[in-house]
Amino acid sequence: MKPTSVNPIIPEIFKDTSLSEDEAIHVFRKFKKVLITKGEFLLKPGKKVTDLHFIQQGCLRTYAIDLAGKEHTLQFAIKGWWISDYIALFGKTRTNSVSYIECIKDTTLYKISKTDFDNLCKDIPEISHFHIRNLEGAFASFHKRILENLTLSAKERYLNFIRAYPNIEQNVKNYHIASYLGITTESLSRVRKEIANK
Amino acid sequence: MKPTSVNPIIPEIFKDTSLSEDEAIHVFRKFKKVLITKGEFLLKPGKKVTDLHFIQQGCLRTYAIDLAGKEHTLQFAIKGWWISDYIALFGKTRTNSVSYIECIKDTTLYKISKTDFDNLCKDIPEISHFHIRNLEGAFASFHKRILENLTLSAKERYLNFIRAYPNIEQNVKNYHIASYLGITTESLSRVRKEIANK
DNA sequence: CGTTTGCTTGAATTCTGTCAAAGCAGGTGG
DNA sequence: CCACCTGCTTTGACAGAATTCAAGCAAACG
Repeated sequence: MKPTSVNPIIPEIFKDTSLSEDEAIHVFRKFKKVLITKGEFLLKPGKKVTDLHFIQQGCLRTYAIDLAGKEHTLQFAIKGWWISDYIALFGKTRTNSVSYIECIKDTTLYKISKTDFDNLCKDIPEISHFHIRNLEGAFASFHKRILENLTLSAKERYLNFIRAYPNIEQNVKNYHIASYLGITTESLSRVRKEIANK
Repeated sequence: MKPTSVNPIIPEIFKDTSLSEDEAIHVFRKFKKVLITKGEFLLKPGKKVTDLHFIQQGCLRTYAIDLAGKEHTLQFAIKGWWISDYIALFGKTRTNSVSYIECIKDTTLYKISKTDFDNLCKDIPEISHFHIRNLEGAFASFHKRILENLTLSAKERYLNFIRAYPNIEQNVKNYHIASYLGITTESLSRVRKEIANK
């Protein structure tokens, strides 16, 4: 798509996807701009999940709380990423949300309903292929994450994390990272100390 | 697709997908039937990964070996599932395989190259949408697995596993399951004992 | 300034992994 | 048909690692 598009956000959302001006306008109509500030929630458990969210600017995280009351971070999302409760939105058995999506830095995002997105995929092959590329990439990342969780120590996982998300560190708290890595904040603190002492 | 199709395997592979007779024939030509027996490998680390595999009958698993020489099972796959090294095949940075795909029960499968599959997606929207449905479902499953790994104890994860894969147990060894759950065979043995004593 | 929030530290505890050995199949060959 | 492998699971004792609980500290914030 040419940079002369009337909807500058569309080429940003659908990177490497060529849409006609008409298509871009049609697609743009399905999105809704949302501003959300630090500390607010995009989603809470028990709610019906209907939307996908593209982050133009900011930072959020998805987490769940277990029976013991502990938080577990499923994913972080920054500029250029999509976020939702994918277990509820993509799962074969449609359930309500099991997760919180918390804004951890003032954020501008564009949301679209899954229904509208599905229709765009049906109507516009380029959108289909875009979605496939994204899903395949995300699928590979999650395989990798599971493999790393199985094979690496807490220390190695932490080092991987700060290497993979070098820019995220300013926004997220250490206890967010700990709950993402599957360890306690105390353990993470000790790991960090160990790394610093070298 | 009507059951009168000349290629009975195609409706089995592309479930809930309506293809014309011509399309089905075109699609069928891209697949290659493979027979593989227990103990053989579909893939080993360091190899170039090019294919997707649809399992018509049988059972396989994907695993990796860490620096300490321990196996870690990434996924099992049975009748009706697809298997590959998705980290290598779908990852943004194209790398060679990091995993073994081992046949743990005599298997009949149909393979197709990723290139051919991509072309089918481009040519036949129905295939695109099929692929999206599959990826979305698989993506949700992996989110769920990560969340369960973070929130549940080894015992609960094991109970979930045998509930989720009731038919798999005849084929897979306990040490396969242990390496899937991220615990040692000894720990799994103790968990099983605990469960039996109730 | 006082309070809150997040990070660190220490000591006790619990859990899981490690190592070594024994038990228990199922399969093979004598 | 039996004895012997071989591969897998179980068990116990021990060591090590991570969690828990409790306290202290520093920076941020109203």
